[in-house]
Amino acid sequence: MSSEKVRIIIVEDNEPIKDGFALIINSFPKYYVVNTYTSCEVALKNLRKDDPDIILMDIELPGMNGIEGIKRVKKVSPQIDIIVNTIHENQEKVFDALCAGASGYITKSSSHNELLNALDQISSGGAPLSGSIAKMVVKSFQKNLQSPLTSRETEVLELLSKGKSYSIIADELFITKETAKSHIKNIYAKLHVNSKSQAIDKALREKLI
Amino acid sequence: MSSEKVRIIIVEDNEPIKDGFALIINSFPKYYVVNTYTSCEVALKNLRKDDPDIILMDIELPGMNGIEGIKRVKKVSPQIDIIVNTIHENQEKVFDALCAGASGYITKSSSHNELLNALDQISSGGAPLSGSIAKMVVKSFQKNLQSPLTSRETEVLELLSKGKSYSIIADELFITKETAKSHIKNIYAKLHVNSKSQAIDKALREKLI
DNA sequence: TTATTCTTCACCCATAGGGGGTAGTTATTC
DNA sequence: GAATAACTACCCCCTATGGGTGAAGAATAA
Repeated sequence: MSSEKVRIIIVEDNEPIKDGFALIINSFPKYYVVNTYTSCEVALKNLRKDDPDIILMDIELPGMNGIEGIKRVKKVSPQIDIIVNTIHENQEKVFDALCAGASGYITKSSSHNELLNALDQISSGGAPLSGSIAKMVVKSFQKNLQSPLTSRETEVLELLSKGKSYSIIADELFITKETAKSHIKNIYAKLHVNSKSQAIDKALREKLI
Repeated sequence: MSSEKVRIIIVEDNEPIKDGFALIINSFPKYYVVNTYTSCEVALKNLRKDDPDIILMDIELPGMNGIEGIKRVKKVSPQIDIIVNTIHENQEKVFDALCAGASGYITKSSSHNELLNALDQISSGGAPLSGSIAKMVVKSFQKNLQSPLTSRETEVLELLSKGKSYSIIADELFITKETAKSHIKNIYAKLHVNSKSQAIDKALREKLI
Protein backbone atom coordinates (compact mmCIF):
# COMPACT_ATOMS: atom_id res chain seq x y z
CA MET A 1 0.00 0.00 0.00
CA SER A 2 1.45 3.28 -1.16
CA SER A 3 1.35 6.25 1.19
CA GLU A 4 0.61 8.47 -1.81
CA LYS A 5 -2.71 10.24 -1.68
CA VAL A 6 -5.42 9.27 -4.12
CA ARG A 7 -5.48 11.97 -6.79
CA ILE A 8 -8.88 13.36 -7.68
CA ILE A 9 -10.18 15.91 -10.13
CA ILE A 10 -13.69 17.34 -10.17
CA VAL A 11 -15.62 18.37 -13.28
CA GLU A 12 -18.73 20.30 -12.29
CA ASP A 13 -20.12 23.52 -13.72
CA ASN A 14 -21.78 24.71 -10.53
CA GLU A 15 -18.89 26.49 -8.81
CA PRO A 16 -20.18 26.42 -5.22
CA ILE A 17 -20.89 22.69 -5.45
CA LYS A 18 -17.56 22.06 -7.11
CA ASP A 19 -15.62 23.98 -4.47
CA GLY A 20 -17.70 22.43 -1.70
CA PHE A 21 -16.81 18.94 -2.88
CA ALA A 22 -13.16 19.86 -3.08
CA LEU A 23 -13.16 21.19 0.47
CA ILE A 24 -14.86 18.11 1.84
CA ILE A 25 -12.63 15.67 0.00
CA ASN A 26 -9.45 17.53 0.89
CA SER A 27 -10.39 17.33 4.55
CA PHE A 28 -9.57 13.61 4.38
CA PRO A 29 -5.89 12.71 4.45
CA LYS A 30 -6.37 9.83 2.03
CA TYR A 31 -7.57 12.01 -0.83
CA TYR A 32 -6.19 14.99 -2.66
CA VAL A 33 -8.10 17.14 -5.12
CA VAL A 34 -5.50 17.95 -7.76
CA ASN A 35 -7.72 20.31 -9.73
CA THR A 36 -11.30 21.26 -10.42
CA TYR A 37 -12.89 22.22 -13.73
CA THR A 38 -16.19 23.57 -15.02
CA SER A 39 -15.91 21.93 -18.42
CA CYS A 40 -14.74 18.62 -19.91
CA GLU A 41 -12.73 20.40 -22.56
CA VAL A 42 -10.34 22.01 -20.13
CA ALA A 43 -10.21 18.95 -17.89
CA LEU A 44 -9.19 16.81 -20.86
CA LYS A 45 -6.50 19.27 -21.84
CA ASN A 46 -4.87 18.96 -18.41
CA LEU A 47 -5.51 15.24 -17.93
CA ARG A 48 -1.92 14.09 -18.40
CA LYS A 49 -0.54 16.78 -16.14
CA ASP A 50 -3.14 16.26 -13.40
CA ASP A 51 -2.73 12.48 -13.61
CA PRO A 52 -5.82 11.70 -11.49
CA ASP A 53 -6.80 8.29 -10.10
CA ILE A 54 -10.45 9.27 -9.88
CA ILE A 55 -12.61 11.81 -11.66
CA LEU A 56 -15.81 13.08 -10.11
CA MET A 57 -17.89 14.07 -13.11
CA ASP A 58 -21.13 15.91 -13.68
CA ILE A 59 -23.28 14.97 -16.69
CA GLU A 60 -25.01 18.20 -17.60
CA LEU A 61 -22.20 20.49 -18.59
CA PRO A 62 -21.81 23.43 -20.93
CA GLY A 63 -20.07 22.39 -24.15
CA MET A 64 -19.08 18.74 -24.16
CA ASN A 65 -21.44 16.70 -22.01
CA GLY A 66 -20.27 14.25 -19.39
CA ILE A 67 -21.03 11.12 -21.39
CA GLU A 68 -18.77 12.25 -24.21
CA GLY A 69 -16.23 13.36 -21.62
CA ILE A 70 -16.18 9.88 -20.07
CA LYS A 71 -15.56 8.29 -23.46
CA ARG A 72 -12.64 10.62 -24.20
CA VAL A 73 -11.05 10.08 -20.81
CA LYS A 74 -11.37 6.29 -21.00
CA LYS A 75 -9.93 6.34 -24.50
CA VAL A 76 -6.68 7.96 -23.44
CA SER A 77 -6.51 6.75 -19.82
CA PRO A 78 -8.65 3.66 -19.28
CA GLN A 79 -7.22 3.11 -15.80
CA ILE A 80 -8.88 6.25 -14.41
CA ASP A 81 -12.06 5.57 -12.45
CA ILE A 82 -14.89 7.97 -13.18
CA ILE A 83 -17.71 8.51 -10.72
CA VAL A 84 -20.73 10.26 -12.18
CA ASN A 85 -22.35 12.71 -9.80
CA THR A 86 -25.56 14.18 -11.15
CA ILE A 87 -29.19 14.97 -10.54
CA HIS A 88 -30.18 12.96 -13.63
CA GLU A 89 -31.77 9.67 -12.73
CA ASN A 90 -33.27 8.73 -16.07
CA GLN A 91 -32.46 5.30 -17.35
CA GLU A 92 -30.93 6.41 -20.61
CA LYS A 93 -28.37 8.73 -19.03
CA VAL A 94 -27.45 6.10 -16.47
CA PHE A 95 -26.87 3.36 -19.01
CA ASP A 96 -25.12 5.71 -21.42
CA ALA A 97 -22.73 6.74 -18.68
CA LEU A 98 -21.98 3.17 -17.61
CA CYS A 99 -21.54 2.05 -21.21
CA ALA A 100 -19.20 4.96 -21.81
CA GLY A 101 -17.02 3.66 -18.99
CA ALA A 102 -18.19 5.16 -15.69
CA SER A 103 -17.16 3.12 -12.65
CA GLY A 104 -19.94 4.46 -10.46
CA TYR A 105 -23.04 6.61 -10.51
CA ILE A 106 -24.29 8.59 -7.53
CA THR A 107 -26.98 11.21 -7.36
CA LYS A 108 -26.48 14.73 -6.06
CA SER A 109 -28.96 14.11 -3.31
CA SER A 110 -26.31 11.88 -1.81
CA SER A 111 -24.92 13.16 1.47
CA HIS A 112 -21.29 14.15 1.85
CA ASN A 113 -20.86 10.94 3.70
CA GLU A 114 -22.06 8.99 0.70
CA LEU A 115 -19.70 10.89 -1.53
CA LEU A 116 -16.75 9.86 0.61
CA ASN A 117 -18.16 6.38 0.79
CA ALA A 118 -18.20 6.25 -3.00
CA LEU A 119 -14.53 7.19 -3.12
CA ASP A 120 -13.74 4.49 -0.59
CA GLN A 121 -15.68 1.92 -2.58
CA ILE A 122 -13.81 2.73 -5.76
CA SER A 123 -10.51 2.53 -3.91
CA SER A 124 -11.39 -0.91 -2.62
CA GLY A 125 -12.34 -2.27 -6.02
CA GLY A 126 -16.07 -1.73 -5.82
CA ALA A 127 -18.55 0.25 -7.86
CA PRO A 128 -20.55 2.89 -6.00
CA LEU A 129 -24.17 3.14 -7.11
CA SER A 130 -27.00 5.04 -5.42
CA GLY A 131 -29.96 2.93 -4.39
CA SER A 132 -32.30 3.82 -7.21
CA ILE A 133 -29.49 3.49 -9.75
CA ALA A 134 -28.54 0.03 -8.49
CA LYS A 135 -32.18 -0.95 -8.75
CA MET A 136 -32.30 0.26 -12.35
CA VAL A 137 -29.15 -1.64 -13.20
CA VAL A 138 -30.28 -4.87 -11.59
CA LYS A 139 -33.67 -4.58 -13.27
CA SER A 140 -31.95 -4.35 -16.64
CA PHE A 141 -30.90 -7.96 -16.25
CA GLN A 142 -34.38 -9.24 -15.74
CA LYS A 143 -36.63 -10.72 -18.36
CA ASN A 144 -39.93 -9.26 -19.40
CA LEU A 145 -42.49 -11.61 -17.93
CA GLN A 146 -45.32 -10.60 -20.26
CA SER A 147 -43.97 -11.74 -23.59
CA PRO A 148 -46.36 -11.99 -26.54
CA LEU A 149 -44.56 -15.17 -27.56
CA THR A 150 -45.47 -18.73 -26.69
CA SER A 151 -42.92 -20.81 -24.85
CA ARG A 152 -42.05 -22.72 -27.99
CA GLU A 153 -41.56 -19.51 -29.89
CA THR A 154 -39.34 -18.15 -27.14
CA GLU A 155 -37.31 -21.32 -27.33
CA VAL A 156 -36.87 -20.87 -31.08
CA LEU A 157 -36.00 -17.21 -30.66
CA GLU A 158 -33.33 -18.05 -28.12
CA LEU A 159 -31.67 -20.39 -30.58
CA LEU A 160 -32.00 -17.81 -33.34
CA SER A 161 -30.26 -15.29 -31.11
CA LYS A 162 -27.33 -17.66 -30.68
CA GLY A 163 -26.83 -17.61 -34.42
CA LYS A 164 -28.31 -21.03 -35.18
CA SER A 165 -29.64 -21.72 -38.66
CA TYR A 166 -33.13 -23.05 -39.44
CA SER A 167 -31.79 -26.58 -39.87
CA ILE A 168 -29.80 -26.52 -36.64
CA ILE A 169 -32.78 -25.21 -34.72
CA ALA A 170 -34.96 -27.89 -36.24
CA ASP A 171 -32.45 -30.56 -35.23
CA GLU A 172 -32.10 -29.29 -31.68
CA LEU A 173 -35.85 -29.13 -31.16
CA PHE A 174 -36.55 -32.41 -32.96
CA ILE A 175 -38.87 -30.82 -35.48
CA THR A 176 -38.63 -30.29 -39.23
CA LYS A 177 -37.08 -27.27 -40.84
CA GLU A 178 -40.50 -26.24 -42.09
CA THR A 179 -41.91 -26.22 -38.59
CA ALA A 180 -39.04 -24.12 -37.34
CA LYS A 181 -39.81 -21.79 -40.20
CA SER A 182 -43.44 -21.62 -39.19
CA HIS A 183 -42.54 -20.64 -35.66
CA ILE A 184 -40.16 -18.01 -36.94
CA LYS A 185 -42.82 -16.56 -39.22
CA ASN A 186 -45.17 -16.32 -36.26
CA ILE A 187 -42.46 -14.69 -34.17
CA TYR A 188 -41.83 -12.11 -36.88
CA ALA A 189 -45.54 -11.35 -37.11
CA LYS A 190 -45.89 -10.91 -33.37
CA LEU A 191 -42.80 -8.73 -33.07
CA HIS A 192 -43.58 -6.81 -36.27
CA VAL A 193 -40.21 -7.52 -37.81
CA ASN A 194 -39.10 -9.37 -40.91
CA SER A 195 -35.63 -10.71 -40.38
CA LYS A 196 -33.55 -12.66 -37.91
CA SER A 197 -31.47 -9.77 -36.75
CA GLN A 198 -34.43 -7.45 -36.31
CA ALA A 199 -36.12 -10.11 -34.21
CA ILE A 200 -33.01 -10.59 -32.10
CA ASP A 201 -32.58 -6.86 -31.67
CA LYS A 202 -36.17 -6.42 -30.53
CA ALA A 203 -36.05 -9.49 -28.32
CA LEU A 204 -32.96 -8.23 -26.53
CA ARG A 205 -34.26 -4.69 -26.17
CA GLU A 206 -37.56 -5.84 -24.76
CA LYS A 207 -35.93 -8.57 -22.70
CA LEU A 208 -38.00 -11.34 -24.24
CA ILE A 209 -35.06 -13.73 -24.09
CA MET B 1 -46.30 3.70 6.17
CA SER B 2 -47.69 0.50 7.57
CA SER B 3 -46.69 -0.59 11.05
CA GLU B 4 -46.64 -4.20 9.87
CA LYS B 5 -43.29 -5.88 10.11
CA VAL B 6 -41.45 -6.81 6.92
CA ARG B 7 -41.90 -10.57 6.49
CA ILE B 8 -38.76 -12.52 5.66
CA ILE B 9 -37.98 -16.15 4.95
CA ILE B 10 -34.52 -17.64 4.80
CA VAL B 11 -33.43 -20.49 2.52
CA GLU B 12 -29.99 -21.74 3.55
CA ASP B 13 -28.77 -25.30 3.98
CA ASN B 14 -26.20 -24.53 6.64
CA GLU B 15 -28.32 -24.70 9.80
CA PRO B 16 -26.09 -22.64 12.11
CA ILE B 17 -25.82 -19.85 9.56
CA LYS B 18 -29.53 -20.00 8.86
CA ASP B 19 -30.48 -19.80 12.52
CA GLY B 20 -27.86 -17.15 13.13
CA PHE B 21 -29.35 -14.93 10.43
CA ALA B 22 -32.82 -15.44 11.82
CA LEU B 23 -31.70 -14.41 15.29
CA ILE B 24 -29.97 -11.29 14.06
CA ILE B 25 -32.84 -10.20 11.85
CA ASN B 26 -35.46 -10.86 14.49
CA SER B 27 -33.56 -8.64 16.88
CA PHE B 28 -34.72 -5.70 14.78
CA PRO B 29 -38.30 -4.57 15.33
CA LYS B 30 -38.79 -3.71 11.67
CA TYR B 31 -38.23 -7.27 10.45
CA TYR B 32 -39.79 -10.61 11.22
CA VAL B 33 -38.45 -13.97 10.07
CA VAL B 34 -41.60 -15.94 9.27
CA ASN B 35 -39.83 -19.20 8.56
CA THR B 36 -36.49 -20.71 7.59
CA TYR B 37 -35.80 -23.58 5.21
CA THR B 38 -32.90 -25.73 4.13
CA SER B 39 -34.26 -26.39 0.63
CA CYS B 40 -36.09 -24.51 -2.11
CA GLU B 41 -38.59 -27.30 -2.53
CA VAL B 42 -40.05 -26.95 0.95
CA ALA B 43 -39.83 -23.16 0.86
CA LEU B 44 -41.83 -23.10 -2.36
CA LYS B 45 -44.45 -25.39 -0.91
CA ASN B 46 -45.06 -22.97 1.95
CA LEU B 47 -44.66 -19.77 -0.06
CA ARG B 48 -48.35 -18.80 -0.10
CA LYS B 49 -48.80 -19.49 3.60
CA ASP B 50 -45.59 -17.68 4.62
CA ASP B 51 -46.38 -14.73 2.35
CA PRO B 52 -42.92 -13.15 2.64
CA ASP B 53 -41.90 -9.69 1.42
CA ILE B 54 -38.27 -10.68 1.15
CA ILE B 55 -36.46 -13.99 0.70
CA LEU B 56 -32.86 -14.39 1.75
CA MET B 57 -31.62 -17.16 -0.50
CA ASP B 58 -28.50 -19.27 -0.76
CA ILE B 59 -27.38 -20.50 -4.18
CA GLU B 60 -25.65 -23.77 -3.45
CA LEU B 61 -28.42 -25.95 -2.06
CA PRO B 62 -29.16 -29.66 -2.00
CA GLY B 63 -31.81 -30.55 -4.58
CA MET B 64 -33.10 -27.56 -6.48
CA ASN B 65 -30.42 -24.85 -6.69
CA GLY B 66 -31.04 -21.24 -5.80
CA ILE B 67 -31.17 -19.98 -9.39
CA GLU B 68 -34.00 -22.33 -10.25
CA GLY B 69 -35.62 -21.46 -6.94
CA ILE B 70 -35.57 -17.75 -7.78
CA LYS B 71 -37.24 -18.44 -11.13
CA ARG B 72 -40.01 -20.46 -9.51
CA VAL B 73 -40.66 -17.87 -6.83
CA LYS B 74 -40.76 -14.96 -9.29
CA LYS B 75 -43.10 -16.93 -11.54
CA VAL B 76 -45.77 -17.30 -8.87
CA SER B 77 -45.03 -14.17 -6.80
CA PRO B 78 -43.11 -11.57 -8.81
CA GLN B 79 -43.55 -8.94 -6.10
CA ILE B 80 -41.30 -10.79 -3.65
CA ASP B 81 -37.78 -9.40 -3.42
CA ILE B 82 -35.06 -12.02 -3.34
CA ILE B 83 -31.62 -11.29 -1.94
CA VAL B 84 -28.98 -13.82 -2.84
CA ASN B 85 -26.55 -14.53 -0.03
CA THR B 86 -23.72 -16.81 -1.07
CA ILE B 87 -20.00 -17.42 -1.15
CA HIS B 88 -20.09 -17.71 -4.94
CA GLU B 89 -18.62 -14.69 -6.63
CA ASN B 90 -18.19 -16.05 -10.11
CA GLN B 91 -19.63 -13.98 -12.90
CA GLU B 92 -21.88 -16.66 -14.29
CA LYS B 93 -23.69 -17.35 -11.02
CA VAL B 94 -24.12 -13.64 -10.37
CA PHE B 95 -25.62 -12.89 -13.76
CA ASP B 96 -27.74 -16.03 -13.73
CA ALA B 97 -29.20 -15.03 -10.38
CA LEU B 98 -29.93 -11.47 -11.48
CA CYS B 99 -31.46 -12.65 -14.77
CA ALA B 100 -33.58 -15.11 -12.86
CA GLY B 101 -35.01 -12.22 -10.90
CA ALA B 102 -32.86 -11.57 -7.82
CA SER B 103 -33.18 -8.04 -6.43
CA GLY B 104 -29.82 -8.09 -4.71
CA TYR B 105 -26.64 -10.14 -4.36
CA ILE B 106 -24.44 -10.07 -1.28
CA THR B 107 -21.59 -12.32 -0.34
CA LYS B 108 -21.37 -14.33 2.86
CA SER B 109 -18.28 -12.45 3.89
CA SER B 110 -20.60 -9.52 4.45
CA SER B 111 -20.90 -8.49 8.07
CA HIS B 112 -24.19 -8.71 9.92
CA ASN B 113 -24.38 -5.00 9.58
CA GLU B 114 -24.24 -5.32 5.82
CA LEU B 115 -26.95 -7.95 5.90
CA LEU B 116 -29.27 -5.58 7.72
CA ASN B 117 -28.18 -2.81 5.42
CA ALA B 118 -29.22 -4.95 2.46
CA LEU B 119 -32.68 -5.44 3.94
CA ASP B 120 -32.98 -1.69 4.48
CA GLN B 121 -31.92 -1.00 0.93
CA ILE B 122 -34.52 -3.36 -0.49
CA SER B 123 -37.18 -1.80 1.71
CA SER B 124 -36.30 1.65 0.43
CA GLY B 125 -36.46 0.63 -3.23
CA GLY B 126 -32.78 -0.02 -3.79
CA ALA B 127 -30.80 -3.06 -4.88
CA PRO B 128 -28.12 -4.26 -2.46
CA LEU B 129 -24.93 -5.46 -4.14
CA SER B 130 -21.60 -6.24 -2.50
CA GLY B 131 -18.67 -4.21 -3.74
CA SER B 132 -17.14 -6.81 -6.02
CA ILE B 133 -20.55 -7.77 -7.37
CA ALA B 134 -21.43 -4.16 -8.18
CA LYS B 135 -18.10 -3.87 -9.95
CA MET B 136 -18.88 -6.97 -12.01
CA VAL B 137 -22.29 -5.66 -12.92
CA VAL B 138 -21.06 -2.21 -13.90
CA LYS B 139 -18.26 -3.74 -15.93
CA SER B 140 -20.81 -5.76 -17.87
CA PHE B 141 -22.05 -2.53 -19.43
CA GLN B 142 -18.69 -1.50 -20.71
CA LYS B 143 -17.34 -2.06 -24.18
CA ASN B 144 -14.30 -4.09 -24.91
CA LEU B 145 -11.67 -1.53 -25.82
CA GLN B 146 -9.41 -3.96 -27.65
CA SER B 147 -11.65 -4.98 -30.49
CA PRO B 148 -10.09 -6.78 -33.45
CA LEU B 149 -12.36 -4.74 -35.70
CA THR B 150 -11.60 -1.47 -37.43
CA SER B 151 -13.81 1.52 -36.70
CA ARG B 152 -15.57 1.12 -40.03
CA GLU B 153 -16.21 -2.54 -39.36
CA THR B 154 -17.58 -1.75 -35.92
CA GLU B 155 -19.87 0.80 -37.54
CA VAL B 156 -21.14 -1.82 -39.96
CA LEU B 157 -21.58 -4.37 -37.20
CA GLU B 158 -23.62 -1.92 -35.16
CA LEU B 159 -26.01 -1.45 -38.07
CA LEU B 160 -26.15 -5.21 -38.62
CA SER B 161 -27.09 -5.65 -34.98
CA LYS B 162 -29.98 -3.26 -35.42
CA GLY B 163 -31.39 -5.54 -38.09
CA LYS B 164 -30.40 -3.47 -41.10
CA SER B 165 -30.01 -5.19 -44.47
CA TYR B 166 -26.94 -4.95 -46.69
CA SER B 167 -28.62 -2.34 -48.89
CA ILE B 168 -29.76 -0.21 -45.96
CA ILE B 169 -26.31 -0.33 -44.42
CA ALA B 170 -24.77 0.64 -47.74
CA ASP B 171 -27.17 3.59 -48.02
CA GLU B 172 -26.55 4.81 -44.50
CA LEU B 173 -22.79 4.67 -44.89
CA PHE B 174 -22.79 6.07 -48.44
CA ILE B 175 -21.04 3.06 -49.89
CA THR B 176 -22.13 0.35 -52.33
CA LYS B 177 -23.81 -2.85 -51.27
CA GLU B 178 -20.75 -4.75 -52.41
CA THR B 179 -18.51 -2.72 -50.15
CA ALA B 180 -20.78 -3.34 -47.22
CA LYS B 181 -20.53 -7.01 -48.08
CA SER B 182 -16.75 -6.77 -48.13
CA HIS B 183 -16.71 -5.28 -44.65
CA ILE B 184 -19.08 -7.96 -43.43
CA LYS B 185 -16.91 -10.71 -44.88
CA ASN B 186 -13.94 -9.26 -43.05
CA ILE B 187 -15.93 -9.04 -39.83
CA TYR B 188 -16.94 -12.69 -40.14
CA ALA B 189 -13.35 -13.71 -40.74
CA LYS B 190 -12.09 -11.76 -37.72
CA LEU B 191 -14.82 -13.06 -35.43
CA HIS B 192 -14.65 -16.59 -36.83
CA VAL B 193 -18.36 -16.72 -37.63
CA ASN B 194 -20.34 -17.08 -40.83
CA SER B 195 -23.67 -15.40 -40.44
CA LYS B 196 -25.27 -12.17 -39.29
CA SER B 197 -26.74 -13.54 -36.14
CA GLN B 198 -23.59 -15.35 -35.09
CA ALA B 199 -21.67 -12.11 -35.57
CA ILE B 200 -24.21 -10.18 -33.51
CA ASP B 201 -24.21 -12.82 -30.80
CA LYS B 202 -20.43 -12.78 -30.56
CA ALA B 203 -20.28 -9.00 -30.72
CA LEU B 204 -22.73 -8.63 -27.85
CA ARG B 205 -21.06 -11.31 -25.75
CA GLU B 206 -17.62 -9.81 -26.21
CA LYS B 207 -18.95 -6.27 -25.94
CA LEU B 208 -17.56 -5.20 -29.28
CA ILE B 209 -20.58 -3.00 -29.91
C1' DT C 1 -69.79 -28.60 -28.00
C1' DT C 2 -67.60 -25.22 -30.50
C1' DA C 3 -64.02 -21.98 -31.04
C1' DT C 4 -59.38 -20.68 -30.55
C1' DT C 5 -54.60 -21.27 -29.84
C1' DC C 6 -50.51 -23.96 -30.12
C1' DT C 7 -47.68 -26.99 -32.48
C1' DT C 8 -46.63 -29.47 -36.25
C1' DC C 9 -45.66 -30.02 -41.43
C1' DA C 10 -45.57 -28.92 -46.63
C1' DC C 11 -44.98 -26.57 -51.23
C1' DC C 12 -43.98 -22.51 -54.25
C1' DC C 13 -41.33 -18.55 -55.24
C1' DA C 14 -38.04 -14.67 -54.95
C1' DT C 15 -34.12 -12.53 -53.02
C1' DA C 16 -30.95 -11.36 -49.37
C1' DG C 17 -27.06 -13.34 -47.58
C1' DG C 18 -22.71 -15.79 -47.68
C1' DG C 19 -18.24 -18.10 -50.01
C1' DG C 20 -14.85 -17.59 -53.41
C1' DG C 21 -12.08 -14.37 -55.86
C1' DT C 22 -9.65 -9.78 -57.58
C1' DA C 23 -8.20 -5.04 -57.35
C1' DG C 24 -7.69 0.09 -56.99
C1' DT C 25 -6.77 4.18 -53.68
C1' DT C 26 -5.13 6.23 -49.66
C1' DA C 27 -2.70 6.38 -45.30
C1' DT C 28 0.47 4.75 -42.18
C1' DT C 29 4.35 2.42 -40.82
C1' DC C 30 8.86 0.55 -41.35
C1' DG D 1 10.59 3.42 -51.21
C1' DA D 2 8.33 -0.69 -49.87
C1' DA D 3 5.13 -3.01 -47.23
C1' DT D 4 0.98 -3.23 -44.63
C1' DA D 5 -3.63 -2.06 -43.32
C1' DA D 6 -8.00 0.07 -44.27
C1' DC D 7 -11.63 1.28 -47.26
C1' DT D 8 -13.57 0.93 -51.42
C1' DA D 9 -15.72 -1.82 -55.43
C1' DC D 10 -16.79 -5.59 -58.62
C1' DC D 11 -17.58 -10.61 -60.36
C1' DC D 12 -19.74 -15.49 -60.09
C1' DC D 13 -22.38 -18.98 -57.77
C1' DC D 14 -25.55 -21.08 -54.68
C1' DT D 15 -28.08 -21.73 -50.34
C1' DA D 16 -30.49 -19.95 -46.48
C1' DT D 17 -33.93 -17.00 -45.52
C1' DG D 18 -38.45 -14.96 -45.81
C1' DG D 19 -43.47 -14.28 -47.88
C1' DG D 20 -47.64 -16.54 -49.15
C1' DT D 21 -50.88 -20.15 -48.27
C1' DG D 22 -52.89 -24.17 -46.51
C1' DA D 23 -53.83 -27.78 -43.18
C1' DA D 24 -54.08 -31.38 -39.48
C1' DG D 25 -53.90 -33.08 -34.61
C1' DA D 26 -53.78 -31.62 -29.66
C1' DA D 27 -54.86 -28.82 -26.12
C1' DT D 28 -57.39 -25.22 -23.95
C1' DA D 29 -60.96 -21.86 -23.32
C1' DA D 30 -65.64 -20.33 -23.75
